[in-house]
Amino acid sequence: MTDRNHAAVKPIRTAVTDEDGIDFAIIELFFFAYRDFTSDPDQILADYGFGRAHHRVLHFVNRRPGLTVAELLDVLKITKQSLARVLKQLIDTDHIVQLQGPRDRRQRELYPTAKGRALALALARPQSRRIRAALEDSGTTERAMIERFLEAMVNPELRTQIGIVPAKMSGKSHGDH
Amino acid sequence: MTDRNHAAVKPIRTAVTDEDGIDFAIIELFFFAYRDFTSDPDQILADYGFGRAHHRVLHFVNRRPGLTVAELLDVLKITKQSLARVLKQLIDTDHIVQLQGPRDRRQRELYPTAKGRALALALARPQSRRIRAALEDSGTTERAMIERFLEAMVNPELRTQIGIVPAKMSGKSHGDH
DNA sequence: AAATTAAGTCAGTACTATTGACGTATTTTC
DNA sequence: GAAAATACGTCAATAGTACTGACTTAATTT
Repeated sequence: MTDRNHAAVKPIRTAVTDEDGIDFAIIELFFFAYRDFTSDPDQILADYGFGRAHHRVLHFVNRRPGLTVAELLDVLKITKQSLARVLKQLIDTDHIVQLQGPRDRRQRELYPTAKGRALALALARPQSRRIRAALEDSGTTERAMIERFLEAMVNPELRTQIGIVPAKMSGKSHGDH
Repeated sequence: MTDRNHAAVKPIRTAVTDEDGIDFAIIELFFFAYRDFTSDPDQILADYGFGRAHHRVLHFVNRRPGLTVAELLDVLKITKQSLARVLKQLIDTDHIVQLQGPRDRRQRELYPTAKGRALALALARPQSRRIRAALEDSGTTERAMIERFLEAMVNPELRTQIGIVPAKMSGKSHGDH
């Protein structure tokens, strides 16, 4: 297959659309939306020498103070080795502290410090502002709809990871940790 | 294990919620939703030895056949060097072909081949299925709402990148704002 | 002819992620 | 109490995706 003048490499000049029963419109919108959504905190993180991974760890430690390393790995769906470097940096810079588990002393419960809480809020602020702007003319119904849609986009078996923090709704809280 | 008993490193045991006026609920949902949304094609891509970057290139070349390298860089917001490796692989594997620009022969217009079109569709299929499932009980209004929300999440100055492909909106142009 | 532009390439670096292996402390099991 | 399992940390090696900067080639514009 060295010859490149075959039919196989003939250019297709028509664009894909939703013709094929595929929802390209929303696929593309989701990409753009997420790209810009994450660009907000990225700029703040750069000042700290942190990356997106630090943000995610910081977010979940603030959302679920006291969660263990194993639980964090489960939520982020990354490996221990990937987490190690990031977590170490956050601990060394006093954004996160580890406490020995009270029940099981092998475990390390992760808590944010005041500094870590402040950074988490600073990172979330522009994202929240963006969301608020996007929901500007929307009522409670519309907001609930967006939440329902996003939740439905999550794998069903992983949906337990969401409802962990109360303050939301849906009586599906089954007393975590 | 030096002195870590300062006030600055005292653990905060309460979780952040939407108390601080920050929309953690949607921030978190958006993270989970996008994580799982991209995990679908990731598994297919692995079979080809491709990554997420290949997917994005393939997607936009299929959505906008004939776009130039410069245009693609603008849409993806990455550098030429980052694109180079990925694009080369897609060309070498006959998923994408380059044609000399008719007006300006310095330009390289990018087109999908039949093979590239097929892969793009295969990658989009599970994502589209997920979206359809998430919108299962939803009507046109709800769908339009989601689209409007996602579009509003995109930076205004970059919103031009979206409406490029017609074939979707029938009569609704940009009449109002 | 000179400057600019589009694209490709080379070298070097950083971040995030991976797998595999191993060490240490602690808990559980027998 | 010894052995096995668990939670965590760490070392080494690798990959994918991104970055900056510098340079080349070809084509267009001035």
